[in-house]
Amino acid sequence: MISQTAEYALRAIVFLADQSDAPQTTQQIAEVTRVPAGYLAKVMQGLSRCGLVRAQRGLHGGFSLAVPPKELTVLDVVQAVDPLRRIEHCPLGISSHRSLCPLHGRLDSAVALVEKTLGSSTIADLLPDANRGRPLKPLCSLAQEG
Amino acid sequence: MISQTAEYALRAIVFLADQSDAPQTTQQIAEVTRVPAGYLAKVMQGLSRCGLVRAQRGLHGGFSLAVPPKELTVLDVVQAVDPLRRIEHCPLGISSHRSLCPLHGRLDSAVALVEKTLGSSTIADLLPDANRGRPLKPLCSLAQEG
DNA sequence: TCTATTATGGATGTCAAGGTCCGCTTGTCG
DNA sequence: CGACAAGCGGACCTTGACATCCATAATAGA
Repeated sequence: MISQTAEYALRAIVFLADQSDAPQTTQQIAEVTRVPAGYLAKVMQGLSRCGLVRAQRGLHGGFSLAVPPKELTVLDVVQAVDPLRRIEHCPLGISSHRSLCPLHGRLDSAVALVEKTLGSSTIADLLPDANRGRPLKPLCSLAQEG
Repeated sequence: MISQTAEYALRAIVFLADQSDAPQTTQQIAEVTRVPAGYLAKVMQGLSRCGLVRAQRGLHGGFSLAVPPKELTVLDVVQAVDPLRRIEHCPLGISSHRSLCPLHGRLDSAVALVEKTLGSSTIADLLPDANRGRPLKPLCSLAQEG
């Protein structure tokens, strides 16, 4: 449904959002989110280039969110690392000027629905503060202590 | 979003549904749907094993639908060749007895929505008869003649 | 029965995603 | 300045999806 890379990116972003701007190193993020550190480094590079995250080199460096969690949607993160593609013209026809055939119309509407769903969830919505009264940590991994 | 293989399977199924039970060879299906013939053969095998399609060997053989188009949904086809996976437990936690964390709850609800959308479109819905008044053929490929 | 036709199944090839490694650059701090 | 701590970027490996090819089994028709 969404790629492994997008999953990793989301875990990292949610973790960063929970750390109130204190830079977190790739190692730290990797441990908490259970993402292979070497690969996470690549993913974070991508998020950095897209401007979702700030990178700070050197001692006490690391990554921090570059966008307020309330203004960052799950869709933003997914699109940054592994874009969902709407079906704009039928994969067969050269007839791109026409509307989609019934099949691809349905398929595209499913994609549209996913866009809408993910686009209406901000990262802030996923944080503990937004879920008071529930004993959940923002990431499943953090729940294993209980 | 959905795999190439699922896309191929859907094209083939829609084409077969439009042919009212006359068996179509892999070659015929491949030409109309613009799917690599060799690969389509594999895909059709899968559909056959899942019982969505009947295979007939020998002269005048080929494939035909094994399920009435009105009783076959787009989701059925997708699940047969390349199953959509709901997120049942968080990919991190060993805490599978708990409810999903907020992030994976949202992601799963997106998958659920796709299931619902594709599950409510039957193959019959995609056929020309169901779309009278519109000049569309069931597959985009067939539209290139105009 | 023989032959042409068609699906079947296995071996193999190709390519991009996922993942690892390591040397380089940028930065902090003493 | 030197030493260390981080991210950066390129080379490389692995795996699975997509795709090809061919020998074989099943079937219809002469």
